[in-house]
Amino acid sequence: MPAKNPQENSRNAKETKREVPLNDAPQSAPGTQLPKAYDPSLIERHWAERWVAERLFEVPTLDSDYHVTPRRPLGGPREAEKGRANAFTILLPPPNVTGRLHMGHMLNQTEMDILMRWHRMLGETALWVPGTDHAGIATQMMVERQLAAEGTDRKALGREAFEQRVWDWKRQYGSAISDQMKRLGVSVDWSREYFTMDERLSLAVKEAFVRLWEQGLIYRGAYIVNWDPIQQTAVSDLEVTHEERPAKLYHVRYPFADGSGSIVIATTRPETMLGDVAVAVNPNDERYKEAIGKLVTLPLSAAAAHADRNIPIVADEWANPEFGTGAVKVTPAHDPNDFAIGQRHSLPSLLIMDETAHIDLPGSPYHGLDRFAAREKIVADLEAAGLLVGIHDHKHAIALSQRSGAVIEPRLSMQWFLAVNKKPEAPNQHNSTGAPSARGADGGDEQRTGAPSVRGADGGDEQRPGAPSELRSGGKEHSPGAPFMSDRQGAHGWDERNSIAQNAIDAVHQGHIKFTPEMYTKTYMEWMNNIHDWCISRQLWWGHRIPAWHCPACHGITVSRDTPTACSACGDTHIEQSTDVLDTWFSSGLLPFTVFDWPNPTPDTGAPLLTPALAAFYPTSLLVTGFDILFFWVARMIMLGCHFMLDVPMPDGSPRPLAEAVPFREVYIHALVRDANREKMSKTKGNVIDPIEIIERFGTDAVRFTLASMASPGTDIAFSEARTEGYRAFANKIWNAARFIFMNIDRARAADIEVALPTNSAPGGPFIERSEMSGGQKKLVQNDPIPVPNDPIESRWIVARFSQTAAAVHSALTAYRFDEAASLVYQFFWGDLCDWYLEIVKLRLNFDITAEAFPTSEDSERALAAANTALTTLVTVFDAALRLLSPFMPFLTEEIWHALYSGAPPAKSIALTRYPQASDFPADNEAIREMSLLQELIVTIRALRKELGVPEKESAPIRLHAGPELTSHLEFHQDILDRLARVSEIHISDKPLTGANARSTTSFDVAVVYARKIDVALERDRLTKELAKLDKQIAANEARLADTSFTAKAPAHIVDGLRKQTADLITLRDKTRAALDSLS
RNA sequence: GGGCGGUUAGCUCAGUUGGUAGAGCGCCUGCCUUACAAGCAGGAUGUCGGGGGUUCGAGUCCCUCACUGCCCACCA
Repeated sequence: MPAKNPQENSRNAKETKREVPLNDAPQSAPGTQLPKAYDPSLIERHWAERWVAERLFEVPTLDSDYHVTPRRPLGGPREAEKGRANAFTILLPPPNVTGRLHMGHMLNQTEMDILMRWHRMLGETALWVPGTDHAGIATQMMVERQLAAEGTDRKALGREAFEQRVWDWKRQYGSAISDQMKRLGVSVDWSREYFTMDERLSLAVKEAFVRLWEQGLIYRGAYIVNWDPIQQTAVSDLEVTHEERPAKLYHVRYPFADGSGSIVIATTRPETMLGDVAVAVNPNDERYKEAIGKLVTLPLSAAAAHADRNIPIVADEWANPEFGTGAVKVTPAHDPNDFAIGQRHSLPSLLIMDETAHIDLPGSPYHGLDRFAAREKIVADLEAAGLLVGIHDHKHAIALSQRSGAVIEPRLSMQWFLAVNKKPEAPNQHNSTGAPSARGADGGDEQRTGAPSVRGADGGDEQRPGAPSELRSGGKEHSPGAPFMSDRQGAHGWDERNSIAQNAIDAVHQGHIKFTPEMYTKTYMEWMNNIHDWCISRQLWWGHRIPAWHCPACHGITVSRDTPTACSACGDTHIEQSTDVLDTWFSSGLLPFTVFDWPNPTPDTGAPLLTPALAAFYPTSLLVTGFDILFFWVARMIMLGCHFMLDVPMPDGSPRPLAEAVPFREVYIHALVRDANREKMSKTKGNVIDPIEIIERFGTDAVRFTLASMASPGTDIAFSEARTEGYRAFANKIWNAARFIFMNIDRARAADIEVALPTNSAPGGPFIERSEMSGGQKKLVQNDPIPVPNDPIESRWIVARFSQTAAAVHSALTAYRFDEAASLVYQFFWGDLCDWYLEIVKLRLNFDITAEAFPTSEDSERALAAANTALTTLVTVFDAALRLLSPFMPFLTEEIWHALYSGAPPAKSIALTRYPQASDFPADNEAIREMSLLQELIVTIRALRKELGVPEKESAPIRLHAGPELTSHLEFHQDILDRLARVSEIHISDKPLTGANARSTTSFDVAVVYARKIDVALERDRLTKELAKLDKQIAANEARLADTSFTAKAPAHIVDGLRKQTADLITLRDKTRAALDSLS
């Protein structure tokens, strides 16, 4: 619990009484609504709940989405058709249902939310689909831990009870992460929230599996896989991490069976030697030429098998003469390379370990030993037998299970694979009622097309068609509104179809998917070009069960959408469903289309695959994610999305081109969030930052802003609390600016002035017209820019600065530069609006008309009119600035925006207003130039006064020597100078000013008239230093200007710029020297 | 073994076609200036990791070295 200071406590006490005025009833005095200090805890929860309750961000699928008129620009090629006009769609990467929100989620979701809110405010149909993932291994582990605490385990429970237990767990805790997301204010469509094990999604997963099977892309076979002995399941290559560890290399003597000598092999894993079936040497290795073909007696094999086992010496290129002894033992069942050698030499495979990596050789002295204990015993026994030649230190990259940390045991086992490099075959005839289809019964081996996991088991080099076939010859036309094609044979002929990997390559290569940062394109391509078949089966209990049934009688496999009653091969009724479940990433890889109702839930009615939701929202616009799941998820979505969606016709009935089959058009990949010391956050290190805890201390808005401002592409984020503190201060700043404005609105109303709040009918009005809150098409209202012809300089300037800022924010967001966008808004709000504009506008906000200050009624009326105009500009700009900020700080801006409209806002939420555009406001460069001169003058005077020791409250006259640009407007700026720099009088001087109380810039000399108290020594130091700097720079500039190659080759504007700069520097140098001289 | 990043102020980081370096925090000084002390005003701070090259000109492009992080990989 962070300690609260007393001030906060008293504030809280006050706040709790505050009624939150919603848009129910107009309030008359907005100024009274905002408490004195910004306290996010008082506003955020309220709005978070309200946004959900109001269903603000729901985007229903409309019937009309089905019938989209194709758009064909005259004369041009057919454009990619987008179902719902202006749709901007994002699929939220589903967090694990077991998960708790971490900083990575928060960064990810903040970025997406900024983009969603931005696009929504641009008038697009912004749909963001949330959901959670069942996360097979992670969830199963979690519940197993729970069981362990209760002194039981899943096996004792049994499969069904265990599954039930997980569901209970899910029902109880599964909403935790969604609740946390709501706390972040994510503007997702909660009505579309899914869970990957939902019935509908489960059906889709099954459908996808069956289709792939029918297309010959799924096969079952015995291969070496990465076996996790703790989880007791196969895991994919991606789920394995490697870690360099010191290890031993054992040299073991294998005697020739004929007693003629021996050969010494080198191994890191002596415990597997009981599974050896050969020794391999390189055919070109002179040392062993003679030995090839001989038999060796496998040491210790008598103990294991009650008789000596003799194994051959084979020649294989894989054996490296440089390594170890040049001879390697071959254990096909426990090593991927050895498996490959075994395949090449038709050697048998001997499985000597069970699922828990204990030696499984009944009767042998090693039976039941853990593999590491077995290693020790075997080494000892070898030594005793005099066969251990030596032990050498050896660095070794050891394979670990990412999830459980177990040392991976490569293990021969029967698994299911997805053939990614094979072209799909035309599915066997099959009827839509889902009759079982069957596959051959021979152990599944015959279908190998590309080696899974391991290469080398032939077939891995399946040729990949080079260029994608043209999608369709031009002749075929589909009239709009024609009946949708039947999906079953696919929109494209099967002979035209590419392999899954090839589609995934083409989609990116042809530019249908764009990566940001771009470098990930290369990473992706590299991986996809070297991809192996994907092991999709897991020996878990929690997940989508594989829809395949084994027949004990004939060993046939029946794959079916519906539970079959008999083996499709032999008709035997005693069939059993596979106990395996699918890799979690298989189901999440389907999400971009399954969340949009693929396949149509009623296939037996012949309903088309194209669902209204797919027509409206597929492909999604963007995927925002971390690079850690680039291969796990991003690549799989591309693979599966392209593959399946090619079969789904376009809304106009035409075949879907690859460009429209992609799951998303763009991928934005962000960095990892690390702790302040750049360490990766991990539970074991205990440096995990809990976003909710940070949020409670600083507010969601401040944390969001921190993440956004640090999210520059390509680099990791070292999360810094100091930054967050700063952005909470920023929020407070805005809060107080609002209070200032409300105070003035109150004062204006007290003076009987009607305050003009921005409305739709007003110029520059900020709102999107919506027919209804949900589902209605939004329409942007293009407003005329606000006319500000004769307004005072600060009005013209702030409006112009806003215009610049809006333009810059737009381009920053377009390029996913959240950091730039955030700092632009920050700079505008704090630097421009608060520091300068608000201070100046105070001069105009004169609502308390006293007879003293305004003797005539004309005077007071003019003052009131000026005040009113100023207030209008102030409110208009502030309102626009709130909207500009709202995607970044949705809570704060929502609260203030509602207060601004006194509880009667023109929309239910600021999130439904229009995002400010640069074109809403005039770009007034003149005002910007004029104002910067004025600012420069003010800053110079302030500095000078400070050095002269003029008390802050005391006014002093100045003398000024300046060009016409500054002096011509000076009379209008006197009050500003007075207010911001305490200038009582301005004396214009014809002559340059020097001396201790004068300062010079290239544009002017200014002197503060004040009894000199300056520290002469200090000033001399300062001037001397400055003089040296100027001299140096002038010398450098002059040298360059004297260089004819520079003046000849550099562009004119650079040379001219340098000339002017040098001239300015010389002026300044002369002034500085004069000032220095005058000191002595 | 391959590949990709990073190295800029005390700290955390920006720096988009090469034109001579910025922000926030921190630090120093002075201010309770009626929106805000979570504030205001003023101030100090860099051989842009080292070296070489291209160029009139390099934080920015090329080479090289050093340090550092990450990804991929079947070497017993």
